[in-house]
Amino acid sequence: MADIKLYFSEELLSWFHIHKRTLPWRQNRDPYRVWVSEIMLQQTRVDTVIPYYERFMDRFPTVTALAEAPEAEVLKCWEGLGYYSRARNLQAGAREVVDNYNSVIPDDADAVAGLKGIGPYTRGAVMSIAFNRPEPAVDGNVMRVLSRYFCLEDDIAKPRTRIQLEHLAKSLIPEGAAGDFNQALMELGALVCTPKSPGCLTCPVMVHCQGRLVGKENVLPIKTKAKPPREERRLVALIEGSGSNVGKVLVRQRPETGLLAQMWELPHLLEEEVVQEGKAIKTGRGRKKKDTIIEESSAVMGLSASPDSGQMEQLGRGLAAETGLLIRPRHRWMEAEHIFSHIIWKLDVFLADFGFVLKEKEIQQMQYETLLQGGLVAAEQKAEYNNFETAPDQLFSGYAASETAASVSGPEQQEVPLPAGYRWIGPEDMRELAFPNVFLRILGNYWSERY
DNA sequence: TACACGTGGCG
DNA sequence: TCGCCAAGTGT
Repeated sequence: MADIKLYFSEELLSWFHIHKRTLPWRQNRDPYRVWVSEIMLQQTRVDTVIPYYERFMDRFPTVTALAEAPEAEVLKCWEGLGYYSRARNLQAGAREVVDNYNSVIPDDADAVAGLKGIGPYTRGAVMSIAFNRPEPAVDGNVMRVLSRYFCLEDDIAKPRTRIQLEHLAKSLIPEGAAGDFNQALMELGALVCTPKSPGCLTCPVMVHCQGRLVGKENVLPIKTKAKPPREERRLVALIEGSGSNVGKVLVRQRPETGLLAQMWELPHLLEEEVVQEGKAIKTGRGRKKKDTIIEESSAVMGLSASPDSGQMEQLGRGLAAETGLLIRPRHRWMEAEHIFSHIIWKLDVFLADFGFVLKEKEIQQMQYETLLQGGLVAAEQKAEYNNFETAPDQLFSGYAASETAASVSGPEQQEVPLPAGYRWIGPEDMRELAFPNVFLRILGNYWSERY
């Protein structure tokens, strides 16, 4: 056993010296650079990380720079990378280093482990790569490589297995070469001992690989399957501004915690299921899965005749209840799908007009009459309009299509105070605000179609 | 322990 | 097409 372990460590290290890739975070051992790279690489491929890493280090070259930056800027730099709490935790960690360690990342495993966003793996990676301390850094690669080489059949999805493998990995670290050895282990997993069809024939430790000797290189490691993601159909409002907000759309910032925390998005809500005769039926129509733009022609039909009217009403009512604002979905515009690890979003995106809120009931009535007289509300849409009269809080909306707003006499349209977190933005504002990819795609479609 | 937490690439 | 999975952490 001792022979097999010694062989493994020595051969692997030799192999690494020859085959290690040139990567941006391997320019030097600056603990900050190592730290940032390790956070970005969590659950994320090398090729995906590289451009983000370059940009990030360019913008935040030091712990101090990161600590002092506005959080929104950090998030924007992370836009598209996913797992956004990593970015917030990283910055929180940077601030801890500035506040508690005189802006120097401590050469101390316990101190490093205490930083936000640093768990067992990252602690080991930073301590070994940056400080060459003999700490194990066990990630998915390492668990796979060790499971195969030592023919271990424990479920690597279980935390206990990771802890056992940490002890094993630590015992393999050659004297004075912790950083290189840990990286070699991961490099082998990434380049040779891959999840599917491992390249055993080019593997530097093949001859003593216990898993392969038993013919189990393709069944190891053992890993229980993850639960399949649940499906959510969501109604999205692409609300177009009028008056002083012409050319802009209404967006909002997500809550501080949870899914896509603090990212910006289009207003949307979970579609409620309609129950009919004992079985649940979605109000939406079955459609294609990927992003699909709905042609304008299909949307011009009368609202009451539209099969989408149920969804549009739900969207209008739901947003009114949530925000106090009234919007008027006009027609289904596109569909999009977004797959998280635990949720699948099926999005129905509706173009919508913004209805400004008036306070006095008489004014509401007067305005409504004005709109009717002006022929601005088609007869067939009247029923739809009336739906708004029973909206929560008895709010009633003037029809805020730009030409309508301009023609309404009597009480001036007031600047409607937006609820906290809501904002009108144009394309140029996308440079500052961080959006998750789904909404980047939708808004990208929108701006490109419009201009 | 189990789940929340993004996104893209690949066979 | 689709399931798997990638340098995990926090709760």
